[in-house]
Amino acid sequence: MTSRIGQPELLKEINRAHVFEILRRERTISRPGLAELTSLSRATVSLLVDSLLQAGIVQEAGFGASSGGRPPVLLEFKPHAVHALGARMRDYQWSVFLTDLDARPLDCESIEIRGSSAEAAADALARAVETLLQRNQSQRILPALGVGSPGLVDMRTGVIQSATDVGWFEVPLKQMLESRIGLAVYVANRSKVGALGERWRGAGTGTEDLIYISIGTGVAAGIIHRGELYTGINSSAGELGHVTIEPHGPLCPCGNRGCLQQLVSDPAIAGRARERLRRTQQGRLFERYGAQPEALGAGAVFAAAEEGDELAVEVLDEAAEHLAVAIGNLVNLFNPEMIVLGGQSGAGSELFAAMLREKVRKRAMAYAFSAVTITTGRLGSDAAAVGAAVLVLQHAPELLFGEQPNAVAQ
Amino acid sequence: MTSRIGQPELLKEINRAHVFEILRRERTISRPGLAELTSLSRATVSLLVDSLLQAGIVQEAGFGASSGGRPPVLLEFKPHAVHALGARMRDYQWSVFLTDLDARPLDCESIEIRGSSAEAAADALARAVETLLQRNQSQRILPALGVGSPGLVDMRTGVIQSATDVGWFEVPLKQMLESRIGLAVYVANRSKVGALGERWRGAGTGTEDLIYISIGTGVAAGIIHRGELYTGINSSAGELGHVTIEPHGPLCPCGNRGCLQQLVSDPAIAGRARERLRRTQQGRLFERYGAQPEALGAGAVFAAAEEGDELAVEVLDEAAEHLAVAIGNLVNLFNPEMIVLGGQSGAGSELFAAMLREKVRKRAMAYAFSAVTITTGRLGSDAAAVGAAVLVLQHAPELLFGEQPNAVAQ
DNA sequence: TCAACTTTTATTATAACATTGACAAAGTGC
DNA sequence: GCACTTTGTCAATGTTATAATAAAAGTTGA
Repeated sequence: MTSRIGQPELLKEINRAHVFEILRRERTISRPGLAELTSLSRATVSLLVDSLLQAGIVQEAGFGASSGGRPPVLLEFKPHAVHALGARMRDYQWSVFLTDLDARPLDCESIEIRGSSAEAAADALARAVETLLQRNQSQRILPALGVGSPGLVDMRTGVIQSATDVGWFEVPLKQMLESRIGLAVYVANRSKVGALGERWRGAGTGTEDLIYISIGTGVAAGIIHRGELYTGINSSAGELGHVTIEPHGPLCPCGNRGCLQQLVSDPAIAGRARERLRRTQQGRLFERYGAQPEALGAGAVFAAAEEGDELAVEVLDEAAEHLAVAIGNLVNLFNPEMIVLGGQSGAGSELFAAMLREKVRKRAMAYAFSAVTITTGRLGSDAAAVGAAVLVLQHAPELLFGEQPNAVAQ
Repeated sequence: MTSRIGQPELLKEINRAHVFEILRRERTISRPGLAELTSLSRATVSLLVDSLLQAGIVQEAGFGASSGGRPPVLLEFKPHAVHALGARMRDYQWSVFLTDLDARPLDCESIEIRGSSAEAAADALARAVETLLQRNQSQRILPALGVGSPGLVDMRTGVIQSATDVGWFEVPLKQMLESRIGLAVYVANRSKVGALGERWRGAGTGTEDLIYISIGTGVAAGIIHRGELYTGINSSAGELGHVTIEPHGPLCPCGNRGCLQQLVSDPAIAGRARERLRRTQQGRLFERYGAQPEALGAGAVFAAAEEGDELAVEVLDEAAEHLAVAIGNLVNLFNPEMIVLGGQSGAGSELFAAMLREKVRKRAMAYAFSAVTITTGRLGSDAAAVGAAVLVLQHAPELLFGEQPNAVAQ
């Protein structure tokens, strides 16, 4: 945590990153255009652009329109010049994405984890990365891997403190992976990287303060503040699933009562729906699942609600009521610009978002609510893997222009 | 929000601020000592120290012990070299503090506001500042005023969006004050600056991630993340008072149900105590307030609980139960290093903090809870005014070494 | 006591960076 | 065709940090 000291190269780093960001955003722009947007001199911009040209990240592309003098040379951002790796784990399966500099997925390799040990998971991931690298030998790839892992992850050390659903405790995943593959590894919780993904390529592009909520087996949030992940002192900020919604509600394995996760999550939603099925004994869902209620999952409830099934809508309305309490609290406490809803089975649907908007309006303070947009994720289940690649892309300038510029794998 | 560009002076600014911070923390240190702590070269440190000597912020003070060679010249931080102004409003009264560079209060001027209009408040504050400046003519004072105001304040514009308890809406306080006194004005919400105060001079010294909770007429939180105020997109982050604790609880003027503020606040605590007095008709509190229950305030409840009064303890236990839900949520969501309790009437007492610790332990996740210290504020009602001065002190380097170094009032 | 060694301080030279101003190149517009 | 504008680059300049050096001031040990 030693804040960077002011050495002369720091200036170049800051300015180059600035120029890089603008190029990525604007896609094509002239040197004078960059000078104006950065408020750097034209000479400085020329120098910085030279290093970007050298790195192959931009290229000259014809001339722009003259504004009464010599027409400017246009510079074009080359997103495919360098690629990044991001991996996500779900249901004992890794998916590793290869993305371009915009975090756009280009290739993907998935692999099942044999066994439930962390060793097996690390082995599998190493193999998948290996395969993906083999298949893309011709590409320049940043020598790092971002990982979206389940559980509580200490981002500084890359140690998984606990991931209850897979039964891992104190797993030094970063270290395990770095010794298997020759890449720097950045590990973070799935929901946290999901937030990064939606911010870079999804619903939150252009937003600096957003909260991503992922609903699946559990519920968790990834918080982005001023464009950066909000981690807290322990990297455990954003544990939305264990926020208390009903102080006297049902007991949670965590020891608390009335945790959001016990009320709103795929199992909770499916459970409520099954319960109602037993009581009402009618409707479309009953026709399909009455015989084998255990087959009814949250996905089916969301799907039925989309088709107007009354029971399903009621179940979701109830869930939305609880979730709205939590989101209202988030709005009051974090005052975000945007809330992005994501999830595997339908929690990221517009139907659900619309329900939530109305209910959150009643819960949150008007002033904070007026500033927030509640919307659905655009990346679906890719959010985490894309975001994992973003963990790498955030370090792109260092990796590209750092001490050993030859460290880029190829 | 235009992020600073990398010009050569930026380096000096960064490094000087770094040296300044270390001097403030260490009080007395040699040049080589600074060089080691900053990892700057000795030559650079000498240059930077020269500018601090010139500004009068440090002075040479004898020699240190030799470690086998020429003994070093010791440098001493001079907290009284320059002073800062911070004001806080409460109960239609301003208190303006003059503090040193450590935010330690040296002088204070209080003034009642005649009438309830914002104009009257601005006039009164301008007069109080004037008086304080007159009385301290011989001092160097930074040409700025920090203000801790009630209500929702947009920190960028200095406009009070709404302060319901004093009936202000859309009040451009920053502008009103700047036109009355010739100083730059920084405005923020009372609880937010309270957090700054406790971090600089109170319970949170040395902490980078803390949440200050102030309990009075209402409840609000000030959040500090990586040493800086967390404001949110609208400067309205930290509205803890309107977090939902009981989804079906009592209606709040804000429109929501079960807001924390309706359950835990001075009026709520006093109200619950009065209610119980009517029912039980006995005990020490009844002896004193049975005849005129309307005279019973929250302060009396806290005082009685300290003396072991059963009824008072029960009332506070109930309040703590509710507050623990909110604090547990804060711990899960923000994962702070410390939570500081403050309040006018006893919410910042060790008795109450002890109650909360036990209850929060049951609510929050173990991993996040293990990282947090729940403690009482050390500044009491001074927290906000001290923190308001901190708003100025945060800008001290710019104010001292900025474009017009002569702008310092004297 | 004196010489060898250390540490501190100041000074000078050097390197990295951004800016300025000049100037040629390449257009526009009357 | 000529005056004017914009663009791209280069050399000169100023700022900052660092490295090297020398002088100053003390310690240590024979």
